[in-house]
Amino acid sequence: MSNDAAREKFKDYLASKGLRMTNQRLAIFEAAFARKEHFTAEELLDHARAIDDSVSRATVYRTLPIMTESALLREVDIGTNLKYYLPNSSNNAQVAQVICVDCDKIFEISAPFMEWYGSTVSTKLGLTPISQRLQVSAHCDALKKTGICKNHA
Amino acid sequence: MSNDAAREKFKDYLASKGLRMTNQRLAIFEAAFARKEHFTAEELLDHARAIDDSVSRATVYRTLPIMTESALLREVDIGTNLKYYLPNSSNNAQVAQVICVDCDKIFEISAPFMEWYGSTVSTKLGLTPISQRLQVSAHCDALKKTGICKNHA
DNA sequence: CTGCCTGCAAACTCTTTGCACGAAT
DNA sequence: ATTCGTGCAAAGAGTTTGCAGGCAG
Repeated sequence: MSNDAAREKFKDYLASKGLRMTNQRLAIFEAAFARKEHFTAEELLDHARAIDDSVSRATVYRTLPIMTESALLREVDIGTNLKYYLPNSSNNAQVAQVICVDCDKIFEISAPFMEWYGSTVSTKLGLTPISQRLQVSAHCDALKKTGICKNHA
Repeated sequence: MSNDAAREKFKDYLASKGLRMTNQRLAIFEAAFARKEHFTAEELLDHARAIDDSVSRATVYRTLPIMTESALLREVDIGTNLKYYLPNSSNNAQVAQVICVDCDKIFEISAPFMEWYGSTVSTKLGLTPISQRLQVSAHCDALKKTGICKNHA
């Protein structure tokens, strides 16, 4: 999905909920979709302020749920205090994460069997699956050898 | 592993680190191993205080890492603010969780393929796997039909 | 005008930490 | 004595929220 298409989707979603497209929300959207990597709320605030310096932390925190509910962003919880976010390019959440614990880089890996697993296991328990996540924590081999984590920003 | 064996393991672990077995640590241990379900730090504090009312919140929070490092407890992060803990009966962490979002009940399901997946995927990225987790969030079917989540405590 | 939106700062939740006293070896 | 352990209360991190004013339709 192109950024233009995503922006339209955002506007449509807001309209469908009786919400308004404001300069602040637009700045947050643009900042989010300019990111190439996973980002945190605080990083998003910095980048949104570079576009519109009137954006406040509160508005970022109020806008993030709107963007995840509308599937524009995907929330990635890797078990740290911080939540990470990522523009949701596909509508398919069948993705696993590999997290380098040395530099916190997050790799996204397709894992189509996850959905099958989730529904098989849920059904046995009398439950209806909503979502599933598969995450691998790992050390960087290069770090051990050279003292430098090759994934570092 | 019986509770007696676990208690010995706890003592041995403390001794190996030059730490002491105190009444408070023992109360926390007993409270943890009397639980049948996953528990939070706060719940553990309540139960430990029922055994020894001198146990403080700080000591619980200082003891939990010791018990997880020694593999007596397993930490389960389901993406909420709260961390859950569970006595670690096996030494094998190849377990997935199915979480009922209606009542927060956590089911533990064996998933031996996780380790294979983790190492396959990590190796391709030049990483050495440390751990993996697989979690399925689901709704309770009974709740939808009868208004009561059958898993509720 | 009506009602959504905003920034600010305070509040909140869970967890960690500095401190001085207390206990074990 | 020395080292480790403790409770208390304050601090910390990340996030949420009450409020009074602002802007859109």
